Amino acid sequence: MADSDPEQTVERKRGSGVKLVYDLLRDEILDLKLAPGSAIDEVALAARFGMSRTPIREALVRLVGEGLIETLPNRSTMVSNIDFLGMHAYFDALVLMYRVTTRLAAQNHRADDLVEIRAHQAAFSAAVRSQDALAMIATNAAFHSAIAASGRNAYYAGFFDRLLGEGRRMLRLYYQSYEDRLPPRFVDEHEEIIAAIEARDVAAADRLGTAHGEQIVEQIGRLLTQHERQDIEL
Amino acid sequence: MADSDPEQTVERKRGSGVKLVYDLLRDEILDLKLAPGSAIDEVALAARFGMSRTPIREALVRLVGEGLIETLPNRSTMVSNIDFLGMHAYFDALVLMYRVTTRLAAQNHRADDLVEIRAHQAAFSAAVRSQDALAMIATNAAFHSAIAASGRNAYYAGFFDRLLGEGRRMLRLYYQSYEDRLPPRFVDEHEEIIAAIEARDVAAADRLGTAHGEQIVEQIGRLLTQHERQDIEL
DNA sequence: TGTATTTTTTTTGTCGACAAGAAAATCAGA
DNA sequence: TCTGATTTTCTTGTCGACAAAAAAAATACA
Repeated sequence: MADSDPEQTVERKRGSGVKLVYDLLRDEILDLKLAPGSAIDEVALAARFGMSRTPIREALVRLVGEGLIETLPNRSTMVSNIDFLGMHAYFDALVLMYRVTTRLAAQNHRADDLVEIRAHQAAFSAAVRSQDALAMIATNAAFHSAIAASGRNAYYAGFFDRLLGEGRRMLRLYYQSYEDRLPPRFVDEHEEIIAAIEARDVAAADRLGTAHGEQIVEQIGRLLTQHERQDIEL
Repeated sequence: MADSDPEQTVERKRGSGVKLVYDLLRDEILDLKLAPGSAIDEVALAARFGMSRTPIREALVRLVGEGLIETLPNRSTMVSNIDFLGMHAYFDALVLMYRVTTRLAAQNHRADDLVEIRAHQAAFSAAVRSQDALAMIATNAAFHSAIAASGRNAYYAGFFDRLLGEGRRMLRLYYQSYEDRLPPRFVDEHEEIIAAIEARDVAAADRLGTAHGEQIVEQIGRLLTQHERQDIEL
């Protein structure tokens, strides 16, 4: 491990340290640069970022709150393992949130929400064209997160964001299943969703959001040996 | 303010301090013993609990993560205000979670889950009989939380628990609206829900969970001047 | 050689102290 | 008396150091 990586030896603004560490660590975990189960050393991080253990610790506490890292009392701090057993539960929740947030967006969105949503869709489309799986995950999440925000329900939006974040690692598996073959269908589906939202067609948004989410479940279902779906029939 | 309240001057086990402070502070916030908007003083807490600011700080960071307290950079830490504007959003989410968790419980519960659920129901029934609003809120939350847990979806259960916690302050308003008149109807509805779960009648559980939740919305709707409901039609 | 016990090492949890930022208080000048 | 600058105060953010807990290593003994 190269400790010739001072990262940031410059003067930082008071209070910016925790956010710096938190953001970077979170990204490294979600992008699997830090493997699930790998140990986290506070002093190493402190040295790496050129700061005391205190702000490092605060960042870690926050990450624990999000379930991204786990701590055994007095012993070891490690990156949380991916819960493959709870995978179907995860995708159940994800599909429902896809659906609910899309639906609410059709009801409550404002005009300027659409320009932001379209911007994210453009970024997603670009990621698909360039076959960049990591970028696809990120931009897809941003797209749906923007839709959720336009639905004006902070509780759904917060839960959804959390799911998208926590699932970034699982979603890699999903995107890997497409390997080199790109799914341009998703780009089209996003366009349909945007149209339904703009037309304030709640029923269509509901249907499209559900279908969009269920595609993921089906694809994952092909990956997992057995897979119990639980539909919320509408 | 009486600083003749050493609370705990005894030797504590290493690592137990944060949990102590976290639990107590959380309860005090949710029970409105600490008023929304009131300031939180780290040094005062440190003195009160007879410990350094470090563990206090960690507990506060955790509470910030749950949205129960807010911090202005470099200045003041305070109990979060209740978001009355987002109230309809809150109850929308709550109703949906009532429904989804009850439904899943009917599908996935195990035999021993029922004894725990029934125990919580007994406690709730007792709280209703003794007209203890605070106990009613707590036992009702525990009842539904147990149902959610028996549904075997950690994501829904976690989100639901968070809603129940965050809403404990709002729910007070709801229970206050019944003032002295007790709602024994809720006890009966709980019984029906238990029966539906035990019979694994998913449709009935779905219907009962929804209806149970919507009662709250209607009651709150009588309290709020205007109130936009958004149904997820089934 | 294998096992129980002691010692060392490693990592976390806690502490007291200090510095930075921002608000409150004080002061100066008209 | 009012207004703007300056000082003080108060709270937070960060630091380095130390103690406790647990694992790892070393040792003793059969």
